[in-house]
Amino acid sequence: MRKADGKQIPQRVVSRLAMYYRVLSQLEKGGVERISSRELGEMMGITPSQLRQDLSYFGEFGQQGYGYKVSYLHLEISRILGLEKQHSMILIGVGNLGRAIASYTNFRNRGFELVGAFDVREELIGKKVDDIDIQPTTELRAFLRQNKVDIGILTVPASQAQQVADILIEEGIKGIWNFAPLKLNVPESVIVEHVHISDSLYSLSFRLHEHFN
Amino acid sequence: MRKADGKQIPQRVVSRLAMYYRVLSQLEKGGVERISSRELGEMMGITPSQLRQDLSYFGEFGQQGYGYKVSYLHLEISRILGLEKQHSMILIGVGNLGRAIASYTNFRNRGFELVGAFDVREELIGKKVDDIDIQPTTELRAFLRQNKVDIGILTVPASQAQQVADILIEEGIKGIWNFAPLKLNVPESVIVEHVHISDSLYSLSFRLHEHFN
DNA sequence: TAGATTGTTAATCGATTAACAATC
DNA sequence: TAGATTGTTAATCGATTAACAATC
Repeated sequence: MRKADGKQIPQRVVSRLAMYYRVLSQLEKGGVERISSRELGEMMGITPSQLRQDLSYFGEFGQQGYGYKVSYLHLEISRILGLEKQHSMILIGVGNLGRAIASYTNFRNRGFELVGAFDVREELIGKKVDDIDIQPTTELRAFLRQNKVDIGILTVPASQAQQVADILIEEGIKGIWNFAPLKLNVPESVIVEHVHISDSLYSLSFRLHEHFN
Repeated sequence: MRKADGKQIPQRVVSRLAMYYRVLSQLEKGGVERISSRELGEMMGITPSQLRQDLSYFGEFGQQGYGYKVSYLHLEISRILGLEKQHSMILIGVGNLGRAIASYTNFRNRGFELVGAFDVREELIGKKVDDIDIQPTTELRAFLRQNKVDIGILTVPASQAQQVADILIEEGIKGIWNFAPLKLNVPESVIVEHVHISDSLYSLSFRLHEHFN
């Protein structure tokens, strides 16, 4: 019996789902056909219980005595994550980080398409990133009004991030993928995913000292 | 009475500590002198209880009826995180992402110094990243033997990451800051911090659909 | 069939929040 | 002093793990 769908899915579960997806991609590429929760859990350092518990939020994907069919589970998780849908994205801030993200081809393969790129720096205007023309940020609002954009990738300096986010929000963006190291102020209807690059280095620093001093 | 120090600090607490550090930096720059756990918590969307609970792992930093002195708490947290120490880092993989990280000047300001950079691509050898000469990856092992390196920044493709990590480990690296989307196999003595860029986009995708469908 | 392994319920563990005495 | 706010203990909440009947 599947769970009634009113349930709120914990963020921890969603993060692990993304990890399962990644590992299953590798297994499938490697030609593995079936796998048990025990084996799969072992590869990722989690318990079989947790894996089965996580999946049970969404349905039944395995078979007693057999385990999971890799390709089927992979497909189902991609559906759960919404990766079979098409997403349009724009990039605001075409520095090294912006370029790195825009040119990560796996995203395009998974239905995330870059449709616009913006920067305030004069010298970048008219150049391209990942085949997309870089426009001045002053054009951002007009662009959003004329094009359907699902996700804004924020790779501007922290000092400009909120200001840009406000434009995105006013023009009805659905999600913001934020790389600036600050908490954005957004209404509840906008989904923000924050990549904590610098926080992560601080964590590493802490654990180095915890360990060696 | 401070806690006896045998305690293992939960990873969640360390992550929040990094966030407190970041917010306190901003407050200090903004000239704020004192702040209560209620106010600080509100800025970050956590409860005052949690903030005080987190700090109590490390000591007493406030004063009843007053709150916390911003500059003092900021300094103490930087000490806890080990940010007043000097760290030497090398970069392996000088693509856009590697460049972005190497040139993020705040790291240098906080005691993280880039001392070497490596790439397999012929055309990059001899060029520079953030004032450091790019060397062929074949020189990596020799470099590690001749220089004290604390942290290796892994920004190579996933397919090469484990192979490079193995060299770092064999030559006694202390920590690895891993940007490749795969779980590295490392001995317990090596600290790995993983930045889950693609997982984060998948999370965003999930939450967009949870919300809008 | 017998063995393996699922999905799910119950038990345990850990993390967050509430409450409050201590005290600036 | 009186009011505010800490540090910490206790209560609550949520997440992880264990156990096991169902079943392939």
